[in-house]
Amino acid sequence: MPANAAPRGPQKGRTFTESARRAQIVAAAIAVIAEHGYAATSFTRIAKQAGLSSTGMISYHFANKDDLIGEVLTEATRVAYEFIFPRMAAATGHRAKLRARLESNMELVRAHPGHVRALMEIARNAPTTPDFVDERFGLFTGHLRAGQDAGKFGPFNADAMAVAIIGAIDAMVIGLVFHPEVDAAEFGRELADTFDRATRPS
Amino acid sequence: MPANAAPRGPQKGRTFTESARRAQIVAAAIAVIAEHGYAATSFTRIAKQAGLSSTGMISYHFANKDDLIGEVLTEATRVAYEFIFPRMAAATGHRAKLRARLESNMELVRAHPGHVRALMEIARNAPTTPDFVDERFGLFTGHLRAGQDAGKFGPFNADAMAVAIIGAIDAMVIGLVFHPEVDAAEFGRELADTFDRATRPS
Amino acid sequence: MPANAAPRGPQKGRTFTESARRAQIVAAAIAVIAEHGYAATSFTRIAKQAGLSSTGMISYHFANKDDLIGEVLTEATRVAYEFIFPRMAAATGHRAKLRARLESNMELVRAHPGHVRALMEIARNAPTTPDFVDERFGLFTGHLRAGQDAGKFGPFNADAMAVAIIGAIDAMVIGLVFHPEVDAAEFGRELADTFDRATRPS
Amino acid sequence: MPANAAPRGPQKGRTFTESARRAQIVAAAIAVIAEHGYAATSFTRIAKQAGLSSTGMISYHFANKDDLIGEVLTEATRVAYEFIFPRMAAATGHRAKLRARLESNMELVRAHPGHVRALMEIARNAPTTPDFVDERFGLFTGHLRAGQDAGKFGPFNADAMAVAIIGAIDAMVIGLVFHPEVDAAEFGRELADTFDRATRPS
DNA sequence: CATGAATGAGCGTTCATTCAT
DNA sequence: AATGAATGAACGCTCATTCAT
Repeated sequence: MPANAAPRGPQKGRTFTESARRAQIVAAAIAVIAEHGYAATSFTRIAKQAGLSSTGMISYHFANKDDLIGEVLTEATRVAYEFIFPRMAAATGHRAKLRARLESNMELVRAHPGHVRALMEIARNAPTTPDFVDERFGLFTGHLRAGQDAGKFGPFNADAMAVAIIGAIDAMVIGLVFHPEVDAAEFGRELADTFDRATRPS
Repeated sequence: MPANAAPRGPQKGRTFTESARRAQIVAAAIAVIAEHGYAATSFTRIAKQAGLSSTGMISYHFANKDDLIGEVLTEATRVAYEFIFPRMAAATGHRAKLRARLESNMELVRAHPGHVRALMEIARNAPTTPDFVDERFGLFTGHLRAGQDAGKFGPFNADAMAVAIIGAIDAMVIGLVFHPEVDAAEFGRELADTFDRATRPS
Repeated sequence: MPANAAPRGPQKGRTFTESARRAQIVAAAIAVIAEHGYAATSFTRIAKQAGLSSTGMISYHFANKDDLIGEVLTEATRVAYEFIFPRMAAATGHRAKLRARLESNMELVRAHPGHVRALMEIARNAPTTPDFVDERFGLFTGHLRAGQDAGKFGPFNADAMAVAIIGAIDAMVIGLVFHPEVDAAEFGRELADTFDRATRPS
Repeated sequence: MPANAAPRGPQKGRTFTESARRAQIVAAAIAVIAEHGYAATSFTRIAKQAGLSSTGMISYHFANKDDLIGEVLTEATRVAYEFIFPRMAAATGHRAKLRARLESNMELVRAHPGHVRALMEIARNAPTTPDFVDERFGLFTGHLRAGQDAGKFGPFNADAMAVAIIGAIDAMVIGLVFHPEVDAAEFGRELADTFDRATRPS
């Protein structure tokens, strides 16, 4: 049983309509968060965006606000993963993969601005730190340490470097979101260059 | 002198008690923001933290919530500035100053955790982006370009680098705040090393 | 259909219970305004009068205070119109119609004291002057000018006369409301006589 | 001892400064009421208008809000009386005096708009009906009955006529206040003509 | 499966008034 | 004679959540 099950909705399997409704609500939530920010996102606004007549509908399909936000996070993360993963997979070697990670992340901002904005908003404002934050940290430290073991990266503290990279990614993502005129690909390359130099073996 | 004055309190000069009360409320607000986050910070909570009997008290001393938050920002910024500035001033050269900036910022987290956390919370969640965000960006790009002109930094895009540095600083600050067991000085040095390599002339 | 809809209640059509609740709240509001005056009318008092547990209930059914007051105005105006209109329609000629208007208005005070008092209170105290105030002025000046053109009224300034008539009506209405012992029909006739003489052609 | 004495201020006689302060506050209150309306008139606004640093000052000199409003009423009534009385006194006969009363009242609107506006605002919005309302009613019925006894007025119901006249006056005053472009003298003559015809003996 | 209705705590803010100094 | 500080109730309004139907 998933942790985020609706209390009165179907407990185990979801029917087709049930899933469709949830998806519809999640999409509306992403749109609202992207447009108005996390703080200004209420069930009322989401219901309006989704064309629902009452907020009761949302509470019926999601156990509570955290449940809905979790689902939004899952969906947005999925979209991001599906964009970034193949680009990383196509690159060879630890250094190239890191570069692919950073560059594709910046391209993602232009490809799916709503999902990215929602992801950022939730990561920064949600009361409980979502799991994907730690997950992402683990992925980066793993990659960095593996590269160090392979002699491709220098002898830096991998935890500190992971934090720096993640922070830089997020800050640049936000910058790009709020400045649509900036060349995302160029800034992506700059970011990749920056950490390419920073992680280079001496 | 701030433009925002208390609605019924003394308009021009502040009496001793007035200033003391304001300081007390600002301190309480910092504590609440640091502990519960910006979104969960209400006049009710601040009043309770400050030992005041009602929220009317706060409204008496501050024109509105923005006024109070502005004062919190001023105070927290002041503390941060007074900590970081002398350490930067003591360093010589563009590279050393950048290093001093990064290292002292991490030390600041341990010296004034509440102020730092409050600063982060407000910067990320406040409805109106506070001035110091843009200010900080301008300071970094200025420093980086000056260093480039002096031949001390490489030919990177200064805007992109500034975003990366600021993002890395903030992410690490938050990481340190939530992980008191981490050696802030060490992480500060790692961060400084990271951007020392990243900005090195080729 | 009114432009102002409840924020979370049904947007387009109203269900039966919805309409019933709105009517109940409007009735309670009329009662409160009539008894305590516009300035002392709060959601809290209206909720108490209506037997509702909280003011949130009112906000659920009405977008805001203006929306509720607007509905009260609509209802009270409707009652007044339905009382006065047939009596005017039954009269023949400009002079007789004016008399019917004045007399029936005074009878209305005894038939629907609450609605009349509420109407007066809102007209005088509401932040935004309701449309019906200007509307009434227009109706009177129109009637007076038409009568002058037909040679039934004298050559007075129709605007000034309309103001005088409306002011006299309202003052007498209030007087009757606060003095239930007064014979409304007699005062209505006196008022009609007064303006019959005042508007007579020389 | 006057009914409206300050609780801690001088009980019997007023010192010079005391009286000056009261007058200053009353003047400020008139200005505020005239500009913002009764409902939007608070001690805070009055204090600001008067250049006082706190509302405590007002509470010190006046027992409560009613006390202050009463004083405002007294002052505004005095001004109105001093304007209207000599003009009535200069007229001879009941009919001429009535005409002088109505015409001078309209001229008063242009001569002392602030005082008139304050008077109207208080009369309509104050929680307790001020004495001067009944007083004015008494003056009118007295004059009308005296004129009837002298055979100068017709056999109308004096109470009803007084109500009509007072209502017409107030409505026209308000109209003039909100429409500065209207010729007050002309409308005053029209109003006088209206009630001259209405009160004429048959 | 879905809904409309209701709930009640909480929000920031304003207010007239009190009172020690 | 005056003041700055404090009070606490009340305001309109929003919110996530509940629940009978």
